[in-house]
Amino acid sequence: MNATSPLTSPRTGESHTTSLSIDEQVALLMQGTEYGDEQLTRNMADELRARLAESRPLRVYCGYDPTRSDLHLGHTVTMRKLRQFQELGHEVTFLIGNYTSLIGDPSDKDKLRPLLTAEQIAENARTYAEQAYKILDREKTRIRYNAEWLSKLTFLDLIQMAQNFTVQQFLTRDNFAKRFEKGDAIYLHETFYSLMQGYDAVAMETDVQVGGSEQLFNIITAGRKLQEVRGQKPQIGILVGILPGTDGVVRMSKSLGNHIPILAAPEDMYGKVMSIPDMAMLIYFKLATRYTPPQIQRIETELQTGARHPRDVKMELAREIVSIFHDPDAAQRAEEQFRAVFQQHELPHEMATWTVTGSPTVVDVIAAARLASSKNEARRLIAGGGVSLGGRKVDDPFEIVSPVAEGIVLQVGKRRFVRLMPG
RNA sequence: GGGUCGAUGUCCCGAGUGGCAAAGGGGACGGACUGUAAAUCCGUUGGGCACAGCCCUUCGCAGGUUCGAGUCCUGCUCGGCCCA
Repeated sequence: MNATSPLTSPRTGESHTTSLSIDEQVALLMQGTEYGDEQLTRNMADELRARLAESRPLRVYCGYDPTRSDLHLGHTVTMRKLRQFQELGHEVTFLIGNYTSLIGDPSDKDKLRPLLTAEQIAENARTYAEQAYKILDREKTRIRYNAEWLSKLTFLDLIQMAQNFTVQQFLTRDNFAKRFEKGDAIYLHETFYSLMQGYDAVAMETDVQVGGSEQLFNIITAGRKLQEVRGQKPQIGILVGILPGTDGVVRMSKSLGNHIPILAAPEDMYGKVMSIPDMAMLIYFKLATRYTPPQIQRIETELQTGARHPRDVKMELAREIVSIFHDPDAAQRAEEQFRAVFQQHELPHEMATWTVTGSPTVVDVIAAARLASSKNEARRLIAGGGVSLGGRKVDDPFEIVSPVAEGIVLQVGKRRFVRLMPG
């Protein structure tokens, strides 16, 4: 049983946090943030404290780029933060950057994105928001599109915004500086992205903007400056840290293959969480779970003193994450399967079946059932000792497969199983 | 517009200058060891087959020279840098 009690129940969404003191609220909201600068961190925390003391619902938002639709755990970090604001009674806007996505944020990319049609963006935005409701409170979330105001700006508006910034400011940004030094292209329009994002804050008169730490310039420099120019009180930036992928080091991303899709099946999701290095556990707790600062502090202590085995802590993490995206029962089942398959080396309770017709070789079946991408790969896997049939290692790729009525299990690698049935 | 450099195994970086399915990394995958952790070690990393062998397809695109081209020649596309 989970010894800690999460911030909210995933079932009821009931809030327990309204009784928190302002300092406790600040601690919660600043959890997992990453500013890269001590002074800035203090300033933001102080401003946040002051703004919370105004005792009114703050306008909080985070922008999302609808150029893709399949989210992974890394995308949920800012959503988690938004959820915390919702719990504390603030007004949260989920902003779809349908206009900014025409450019593509240069903050973390160096390749231009393919332009999407309006329909694709709308469809992505819809599935995006749907997945986001695994975290956000649907009732309390406002969805807006920034084309609403950005499409109305004139060239003059753009020039006037641009007057507030210098080329040098952009060149001090790490990603631009590196490219400049390397002689890689920096397109002029890439600098507009910051202005557009900054204008979002102006248009919505935002109190707080949540974003990844790579958004520092867009949020702190561009957003606050533009707000000040317009006579608004500059927003507070809540810059959350980057969630590393399953390798524990590099930022989670689908293209790196180190991601945990939030639509993953419970067993798969559980297994992927278990595969992260121990070093990454705490950051996962901080960025991707409902745990509060005191709860995380306790886990950290337990790990440091050796009071708990790291594996058990990681299992708690896996349970929590599966619970968020599925439910506690699914998490329980996933954990049981994990124990059975990977700790006791038993077969999974459920697996796909494949009907064998004729008398194919093992290689044929592996390729046909798509347990490997080609027959050559299947042969290599067999040569490498990675294939077993009915619990016995296969070493002859030409072995003929003849399944029995109850089904015989073909295993490829550690986690690919299929039950072979006679045709 | 002129000059110059670059584009390599469709994950990335990167050698290669006439015999190449193409060095070396990284990543990924498989195996050993484990806690499906890390670290370490080993192996694999275009496709097909009658599989210690053979065939097909790969080095930006299109032609050409050659018995034979990633490698040489011509044109083109894209990109960097310098000059205008």
